[in-house]
Amino acid sequence: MTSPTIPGEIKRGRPRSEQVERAILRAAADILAERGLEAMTIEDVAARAGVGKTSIYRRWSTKGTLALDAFLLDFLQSQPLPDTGSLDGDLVAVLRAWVRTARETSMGRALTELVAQAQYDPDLAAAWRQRVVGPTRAQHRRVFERAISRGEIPTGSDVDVMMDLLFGPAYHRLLHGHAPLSDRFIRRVVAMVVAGAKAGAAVPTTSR
Amino acid sequence: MTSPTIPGEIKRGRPRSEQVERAILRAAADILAERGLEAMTIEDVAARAGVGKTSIYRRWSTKGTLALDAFLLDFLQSQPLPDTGSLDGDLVAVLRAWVRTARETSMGRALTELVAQAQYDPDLAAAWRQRVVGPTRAQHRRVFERAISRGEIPTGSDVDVMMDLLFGPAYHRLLHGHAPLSDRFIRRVVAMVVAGAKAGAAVPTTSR
Amino acid sequence: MTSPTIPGEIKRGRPRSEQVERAILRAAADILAERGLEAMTIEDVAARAGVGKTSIYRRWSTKGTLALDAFLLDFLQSQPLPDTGSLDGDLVAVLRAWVRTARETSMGRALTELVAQAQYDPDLAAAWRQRVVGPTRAQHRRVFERAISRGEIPTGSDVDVMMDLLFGPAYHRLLHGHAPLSDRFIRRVVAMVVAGAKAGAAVPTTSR
Amino acid sequence: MTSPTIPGEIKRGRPRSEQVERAILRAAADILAERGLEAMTIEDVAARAGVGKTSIYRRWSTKGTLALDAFLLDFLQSQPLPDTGSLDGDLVAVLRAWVRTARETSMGRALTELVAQAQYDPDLAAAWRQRVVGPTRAQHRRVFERAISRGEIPTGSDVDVMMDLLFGPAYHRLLHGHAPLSDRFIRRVVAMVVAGAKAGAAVPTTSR
DNA sequence: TCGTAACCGAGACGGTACGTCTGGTCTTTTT
DNA sequence: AAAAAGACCAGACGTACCGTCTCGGTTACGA
Repeated sequence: MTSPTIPGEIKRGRPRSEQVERAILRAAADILAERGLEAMTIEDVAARAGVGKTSIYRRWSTKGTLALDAFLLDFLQSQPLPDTGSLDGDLVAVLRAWVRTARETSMGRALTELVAQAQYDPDLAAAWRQRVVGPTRAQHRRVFERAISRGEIPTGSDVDVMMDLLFGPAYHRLLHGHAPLSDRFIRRVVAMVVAGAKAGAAVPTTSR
Repeated sequence: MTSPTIPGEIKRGRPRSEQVERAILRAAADILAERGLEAMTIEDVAARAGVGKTSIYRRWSTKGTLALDAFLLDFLQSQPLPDTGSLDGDLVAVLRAWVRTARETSMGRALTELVAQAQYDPDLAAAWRQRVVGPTRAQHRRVFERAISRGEIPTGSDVDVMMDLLFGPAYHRLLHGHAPLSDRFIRRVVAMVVAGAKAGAAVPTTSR
Repeated sequence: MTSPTIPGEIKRGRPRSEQVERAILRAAADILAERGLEAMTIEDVAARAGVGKTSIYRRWSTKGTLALDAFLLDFLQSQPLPDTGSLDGDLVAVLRAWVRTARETSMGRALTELVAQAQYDPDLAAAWRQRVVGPTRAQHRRVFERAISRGEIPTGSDVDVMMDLLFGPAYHRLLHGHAPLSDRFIRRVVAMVVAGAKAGAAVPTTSR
Repeated sequence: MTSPTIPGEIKRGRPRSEQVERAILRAAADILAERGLEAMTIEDVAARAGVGKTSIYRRWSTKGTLALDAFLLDFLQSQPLPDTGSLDGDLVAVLRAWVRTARETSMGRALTELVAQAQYDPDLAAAWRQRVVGPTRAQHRRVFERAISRGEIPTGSDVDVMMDLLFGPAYHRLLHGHAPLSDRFIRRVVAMVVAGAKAGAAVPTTSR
């Protein structure tokens, strides 16, 4: 959001309506689900929300950041932090949840389109990193750290690289569409990551 | 290209000028490098190439497929098929070449933007799979198959998944920008893939 | 019209459609008659004419000049060049025709609104002088010159001032609305002008 | 002004600030002189006067009536009631004063633009007639009536028509710009009006 | 002296139209 | 028949103001 509310600032003039904000996000989310980001038009959103275009531009500078906020209404809470007792089980659970969201909900389309849009819009890219990638990775990091503290994988394993090995292939198939996001795919990716980790391939000290 | 020239067809009228085609692709490649895909406009390309818009629409149906052709002028030959004698060495060479192209040449920007555009344009997505993903993966497949025939990794390893594990993380960092495509990153990704493969994690028969 | 057609120019590309031009002028004239110049919107005109906005902007730079062309479709031919045999009779006929147009036709409203608009738009003001004031005055000048050649009024009478004395009061009442454009008013204005002219008040040599 | 202050009304609440009113009129007059009526915006005036838009709308219903009040700060007192002893001399003095105001002061622009605006805004038109045309004509009427009582022109002369003959041509040239408001023009118009009047052309009883 | 009603500045609100830009198509003349 | 040129319809863009409204706060009266 682009709200310029500085904490210690005196508030003057009519305050921005939260109701208007909600109406805009709802309309944006609906259009996003129905017709996708490219077909989503500020004019449409305004009309659907029963709102003037200015009320949108006042809050969001690009349609990408608006779409991001609409996307985030539901996305984050759809990504669980499992605790099955084993790294293997946790990673399968995490990846399955992501794949389900990407393939079976209206957020999937928004997900790919937002990543796409972020390639053109640096503001959106920064917001995406901060508001989606950051929180998600923080959550996944805990999964790996629990495995380390359980002794499942070596201390000093490069968690960042392992997270990229987990989600990179999934995004890869989602964005390129060259192969399916099957459950077998999920299981094999996890198996590879866990095997590599247990072998200590992600521990820098060993020769690298 | 979307050229509708059917091989056994009798050609009538003025034949299409190859010079026009080259001028269009050159103009498109230049604009792509200078200002990116989003700012690239059919009108711009036509003006820059000194060509009518019709001459472009006659050959390409969308700006995505035009950009793809401009991109492919140089891309494929920048991706080598190394033969260092070890899987580890080959994979590092392959990934380094890709990262160099993505980060240090004007093709890098086009690469991300084409992937982005393919999320909206099914024609481009299909062309991308067929003309970029297909050839590239065919080449990488040989690397893994050589390793199998050398006995480095088990027979029956799931090469498709291994390729996704190799390039997925790289695309992931390129597209999200949350972490750098450093050489250390490359080495660790390769180490993990090789370790996982040697451990037989990509061989389906084992329990999975 | 703002058509940039230079006579000796080579014409390239698709020529402008006369049909489009007619449709635009017709739509503009209709809206002008129904709702006036201020309520006339380029968007409305385009929609009513079934034409893109660009096709209007390509031809006219401001809505004033467009309205002027729409107005001129009919105006000039509504202003007669009478020949009753006396200056008095001719002037009454001229003024009556103008008053009828101003008060009883849809052009009346356009007339006042165009004069109004010309106060803000220098292009329109210039066009108005050249395309309305010029031709009209040329016609009226003939009336006075015939009176001079008949010997009704002195040679050397200042025709320009006399024309202003004839039409000035009429525009005055039309624009300010402080008194009616009655037939009695017309007759008295003409009587005053003719009396003054016969008295030689418009001949500069006499003392002035 | 559109102040709804009914005399016998009980006044409750905070009274309107005269200082606010002055600030608004000053800002309006300045903008009017600098950029004209069309460019004058309620938002601009409010910003310049350091005042909320509501404080303007509370006092004036349209920008035309606001501009009229700003115009009237100075206009009326710039129009003198001369007494040279002859009709000819008085009329020349009156007309010269008007022409000077129209051509050499910042009120000139406002004058034409207000007449223009009044063509669209009936409230402004009514106010213009009542607050500008009325007082001005009342003053000029005295000039003619003095000439009648001196015996310069016949009793029963149609003063209204004569005033239109005097100012009509002047407004005509000002608004259409087809000819200059020169001093020679002023003298000839006055000469014609006086000659016509003396010849009794404005006396209805004679045949008309 | 205290309430209350109308004022005040600020700025958000739903709208409308602006003039520009681009998309993809169509219509000319020229090659 | 293909080419360059450029007109065509369509419609979104982001901006500017409109006239209204809602805030927090001020001012002066009259109960």
